[in-house]
Formats: sequence, structure tokens, C-alpha cells
Amino acid sequence: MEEFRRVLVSCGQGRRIERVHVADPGVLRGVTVRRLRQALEGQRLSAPKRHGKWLIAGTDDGPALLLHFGMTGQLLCASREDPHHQHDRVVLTVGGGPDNGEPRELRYRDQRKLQGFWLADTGADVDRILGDQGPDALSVDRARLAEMLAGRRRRVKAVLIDQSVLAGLGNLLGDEILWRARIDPARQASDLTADEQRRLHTTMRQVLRDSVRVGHVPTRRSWLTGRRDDPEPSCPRCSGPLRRDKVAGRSTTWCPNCQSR
DNA sequence: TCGCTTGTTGATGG
DNA sequence: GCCATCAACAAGCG
Repeated sequence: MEEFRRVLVSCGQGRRIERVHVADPGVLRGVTVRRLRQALEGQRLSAPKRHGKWLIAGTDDGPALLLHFGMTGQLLCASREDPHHQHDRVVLTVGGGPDNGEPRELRYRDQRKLQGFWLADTGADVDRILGDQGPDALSVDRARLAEMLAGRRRRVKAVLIDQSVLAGLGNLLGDEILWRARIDPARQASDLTADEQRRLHTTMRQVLRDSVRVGHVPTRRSWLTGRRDDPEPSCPRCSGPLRRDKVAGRSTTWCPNCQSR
């Protein structure tokens, strides 16, 4: 999501929204096409914020646009000549920025439409729509993470990807972090030793930093994420077979050899 | 046709 | 209250 925030900064920040085109109203949540257009057209985009998986695109004098990308959403910057994609659900034409450059298009592309666009008039609206969110994963220090794990009988993976505890980690990142920290995803969160908590925090920061730098969760072969879709995946570290289980209701790939109980 | 999937929410039951 | 599981949302793939 951090990548999409950067797209919004480079493509839209400081520019005026000239036109809102909704190709598929199926991604609008609690807002009509008419209201979205009335609220946003003519507004200038201010500095966007991100919290966990949410992107908050504020405007100078109007409401904020809230975006969630679900499993398959993307935000792209395109020129008006670039051909549209079948799954471009909403297109914001922006122009008239400080440099008076060519107008361009911010395109919300999403195959599955699991999430979408919300509109928030006030800060209270933003809070209501985002719901119960923990601190952003990138902002959490070691002590804070230890607090989150303490006293929780849930499995450590369930805690990590629970947005109300820690905002920003999804299923893939959760597996990647636990694999690199050598912690079994099914361990009880409160059972982690001080050393394991430390490893979890260090690897969380590393994995997030690398993912933000690349713009998505890397699919390098040296990462678990680069192996999980193999027919018979093997561990990049010990070459042993990886296992696939359900943990916390989500498909979970892990190495029984490296991630001991 | 069925099972599966980078996410979230709400119902249900232990 | 806590926690796990399941279904639903939706679209595409094998």
C-alpha cells in the first residue's frame, strides 16, 4: 500500500481533480457516483496518508477519499492516451499542478472488487470507516510489539495479521516474517521467548523495509513468498519441504524444519 | 463443477 | 470476553 501512496504523491498531490470517471460503481462504498463527482471534482489533492492497508487521500477544501485495495487492487498513474484496462474501475483525471504539466490519470484497477472507495467528510468519518485499527506496523517498536503478544492466547500468526492489533500485515507478509524469524505460525503468541520477540520485531522491520523499497512483497526465490506457489515448494534456507496448512483460517506456508515449536 | 486466492466482516459455537 | 471456523462478497484460474 505504501507503493500506492507514493503513486498518489507523485501523480496527484497538489493537483486538481478535473474529472471523476466511475467505470464500475461496484467499487463505491456508501457513496453514489453523483456525490463522489460533486465532492471531488475541482478539489486539490493534499498530501496522502496511509494507515495499515488504508490510503487516505485528502483534499484541500473538500472531503477525503479513502481507498482500500483488497487482494487485487492497484493504483496506477497513466497518461490519457494509455489504453484503459478492463478492470480500471475508477479514473481520476488530474491536472493543473504547480508545474502546469500535462493532465494525467490516476486509475484504480481492481479485478475482484472486494474493497474500494469511501468518502469521509470529517476526521470522525475517517475513524468510523477505518474501524478499529492498531498502530501501523512500520511505527511499532520492540516494546510495543512485545506488549501486543503478551497475554494473547491466540496463535502468533493470527495476532500479526489482525488489523485491530497491528495494521498493515497481510497473509503473505505474516508468513514471510514468521519464516524469517524461525517461529512456527501456530505458536501461542504469549509463549514467545524474549529472544523470539526480538527476532520477530527485527525481521518484521526488515521484511517491511524491503517490501516498501521494492513496492510489493518480493517474489525472489530467496524469500518464502517466491516459493509458496511452487507445486512442491522447498525452503530457501534449508531446502527442506515446506508445508501448507490453515492457520487463523488463512492458507499458511511454513518450514517445519526451520520454524520449530 | 469445484477448490483456491495478497482482505474484511459478521454469525456461530466452544 | 476470547478464540476458531465458516460464509459471504467477487472474479478468475486450473
